[in-house]
Amino acid sequence: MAAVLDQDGITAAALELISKKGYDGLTMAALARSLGVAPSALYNHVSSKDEVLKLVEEDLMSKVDFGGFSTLPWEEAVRQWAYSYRGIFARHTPLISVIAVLPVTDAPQTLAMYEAVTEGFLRAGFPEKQIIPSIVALEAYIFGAAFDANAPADIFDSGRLADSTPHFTSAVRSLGPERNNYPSDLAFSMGLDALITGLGALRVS
Amino acid sequence: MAAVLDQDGITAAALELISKKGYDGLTMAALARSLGVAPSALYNHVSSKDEVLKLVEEDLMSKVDFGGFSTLPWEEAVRQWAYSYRGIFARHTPLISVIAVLPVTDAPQTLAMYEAVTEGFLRAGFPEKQIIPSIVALEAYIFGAAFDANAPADIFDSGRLADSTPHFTSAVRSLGPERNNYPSDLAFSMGLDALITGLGALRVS
DNA sequence: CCAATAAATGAATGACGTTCATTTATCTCA
DNA sequence: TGAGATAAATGAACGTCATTCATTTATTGG
Repeated sequence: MAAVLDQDGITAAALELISKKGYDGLTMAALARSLGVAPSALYNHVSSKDEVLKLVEEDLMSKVDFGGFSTLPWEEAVRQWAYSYRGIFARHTPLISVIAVLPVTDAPQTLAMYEAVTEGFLRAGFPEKQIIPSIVALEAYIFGAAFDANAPADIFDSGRLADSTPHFTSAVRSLGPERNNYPSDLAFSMGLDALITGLGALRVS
Repeated sequence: MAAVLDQDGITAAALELISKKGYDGLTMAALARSLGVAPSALYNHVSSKDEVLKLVEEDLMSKVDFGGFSTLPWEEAVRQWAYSYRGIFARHTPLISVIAVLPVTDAPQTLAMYEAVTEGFLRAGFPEKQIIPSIVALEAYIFGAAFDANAPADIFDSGRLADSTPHFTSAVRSLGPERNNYPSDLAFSMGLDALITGLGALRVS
């Protein structure tokens, strides 16, 4: 039969659906409809919805910019990588719980990223044993920050309980006259600097 | 009618169900069954399953140990807090996406924690404007690390693609003779030290 | 003691992911 | 050319969920 479907097409359609309707809109039925096909047809090319999510994840991973590790100083490369990584997954937080548990064996794009990052760390003079834990720590921070980037601006509005939390409320207000000023970007920058400085100190040369 | 149910009872039952069957096992039907009640009865006390999750989240927050902020040096207090926080939510990662978006207005326990942590930062000499971003950065790291703690031991097994990722594969192997040695705890400790050092440098006194 | 109210029931609904027997189109090879 | 073999799409059906709602049941306050 004329192959209307394949994994690449499914992945592309899933990404478009996600960008238009969000992850709630990503159902097998909607995905099939956007491809002009019956839902059950998808299962000839994909074993489950979870596999669709894995395909999307791999596609996104290939868009993370780790190029700096072969051209920039380590600090700059990490910064560029981290910003790119967070930026992409901030709009795909439902995938984070998938990534965190997905063995790299099945994820060539992810593996390629790790290889490049590892090379960058080696070139910067990190002892081999420190590299993986450092990457894991940075990734944890990036994933957490991706969630954070979606927090509503008024998340720290203490509301009716402001009186019982004076120090916290004052600290929130100190960030600006507007109450709703969630410092996600500032926080990301500060924490990333701290991590880069702290981890960077592990280098030997 | 005799009130068989209330929010505290529902929360406790939900927590027990989660610990026994995991988050997949937490369905409104199962929750009702464990309380000896029809599923629809729950909706007299709770507006949705999401509210159940919020109740659970608040309960867990009250178990996070932030006591060190009034008794220990700042570095120690942060460490104790972070370990406790990660330890609890590592077994409740499905809640992380809820927390990250939940305004503190509705979450008195969370607010109480923030107040105590803020006080600790003030006492340690942090400028007021740096405190919230620092907490946000630490929390991001903690949440990401909680996901990480659930990674399978062989997550970094590059498998068939080992040849094309020599540096990464070697770095993974350097962690130990056993291949399956995911350094989640080591990574958490390293990253936390880096953050504590880096953020600690923001103190003025 | 009656009326108001809070709470529990059970049946029904609408998504959703997934399965499966069946049909349809294309490819291979004699 | 024609006959399997095969890959792919279909539509009906299932089971699981969360959620709603009309109804019933028990309790409480005046």
